[in-house]
Amino acid sequence: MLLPVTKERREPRTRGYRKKERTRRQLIEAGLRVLAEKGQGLTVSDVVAEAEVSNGTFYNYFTDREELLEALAAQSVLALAAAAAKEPVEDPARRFALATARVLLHARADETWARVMLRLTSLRSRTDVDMSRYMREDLAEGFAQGRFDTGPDDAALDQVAGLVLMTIRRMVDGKARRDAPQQAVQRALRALGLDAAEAAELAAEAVAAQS
Amino acid sequence: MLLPVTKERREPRTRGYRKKERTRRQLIEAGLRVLAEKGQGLTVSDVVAEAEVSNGTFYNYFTDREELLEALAAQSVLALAAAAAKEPVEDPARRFALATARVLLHARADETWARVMLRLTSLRSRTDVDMSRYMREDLAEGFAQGRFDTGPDDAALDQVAGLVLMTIRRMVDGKARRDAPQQAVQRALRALGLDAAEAAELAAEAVAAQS
DNA sequence: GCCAATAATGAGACTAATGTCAATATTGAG
DNA sequence: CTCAATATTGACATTAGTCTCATTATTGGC
Repeated sequence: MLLPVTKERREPRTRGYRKKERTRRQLIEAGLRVLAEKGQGLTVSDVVAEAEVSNGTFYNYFTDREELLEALAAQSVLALAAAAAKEPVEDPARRFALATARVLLHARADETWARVMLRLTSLRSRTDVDMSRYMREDLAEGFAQGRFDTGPDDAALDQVAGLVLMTIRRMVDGKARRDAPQQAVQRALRALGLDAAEAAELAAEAVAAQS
Repeated sequence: MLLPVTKERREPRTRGYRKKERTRRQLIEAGLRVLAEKGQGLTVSDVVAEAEVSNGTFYNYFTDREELLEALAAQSVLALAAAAAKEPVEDPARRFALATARVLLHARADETWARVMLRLTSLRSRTDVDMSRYMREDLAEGFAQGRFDTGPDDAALDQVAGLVLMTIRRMVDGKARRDAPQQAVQRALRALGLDAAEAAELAAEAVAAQS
């Protein structure tokens, strides 16, 4: 069946789509700032004040407070996934170092995101974010290739994820040394079985690789 | 100057002191359960319902919700301090293993406490709890005596505290293997520089030592 | 620029929580 | 057992938050 050859406009659909997108972005960004500041107990009132829109506008975008929280968690996970994205690097150890360094440097660069991650990771919940999901694959491959002496078992994941989270926390607190990300990557590599010299080398390289 | 020889009753002071103590304990314990369940957004209404006292009674004990949260944090820190208390053991590595094992086993035995710790450790705040405070001393001594190859620097503390917290989290989630505490202690010891064999031995011993 | 479609507004109904207090019940020393 | 001291109660005033909706303002395709 031949389709009629029309313009086939995909995007617009509605009249005010431009403003709609802008307002939604405002609400999400304001929501992230408020979540970073106040935690999951944030109020709709806080968010609309921060976003500088009226109370009623909020409910044009989210059915309730809970739906906003889900959107914020989704948004943050997206940022995490982007930061931890696999690079086309052969050696799994090097790849793991790069991903970990990128997550830590991203946390330093975007404090709001970092605070949100800490808020969402505090305890199991529907809006939880699990760092270790993004490590499992690299760990498994590194183990298979004999680069790591430990598989992607719970204890190893806990150790690395815990180290990353505590490092982020320390950075957010303003108590981290300048080289905290590099130290953390180095310790993570050692925990996975690399010897001290190689861990130091890969960590330095990984941090340096982020322009 | 001679003191008059009187009974010198220290404790009672007021009429209803017995009931007072009991009610306070009820409120604290109810508060811990609610905090474990609902987090820092807990309401006074929740707590008094859980404690089975009237709303007004709450305000005989705490000026406001915030003061309860502080009391709960203090209570939890006390339990942590007790669990992490130094044993009269010479070797700092062994002592550290014992304290860490005791904290983890305590978390397993008292799930409410474990959940509260996770809630209070999520992010810096007035009601925050910092695990690493309780490790610093052992780490410093272990390093001084050449047992650990790392001092009580931030990165080491982050690594060990992160591992302990993630392990507690996994236990609370019901996703931990039976040997999670022992694994965690072993990994912590290795992170501090002990070789694999000794770390395994000390970890096994430390976990076994808790009747 | 027009104007139908669409988004934004904010007053207000409703709900839930906080903190107060006069009245009532309980405690325990003598 | 008595009763003054003390603790408990729950109704209530207040505050804060959520969500709705009739009205007003804005958008953007033509």
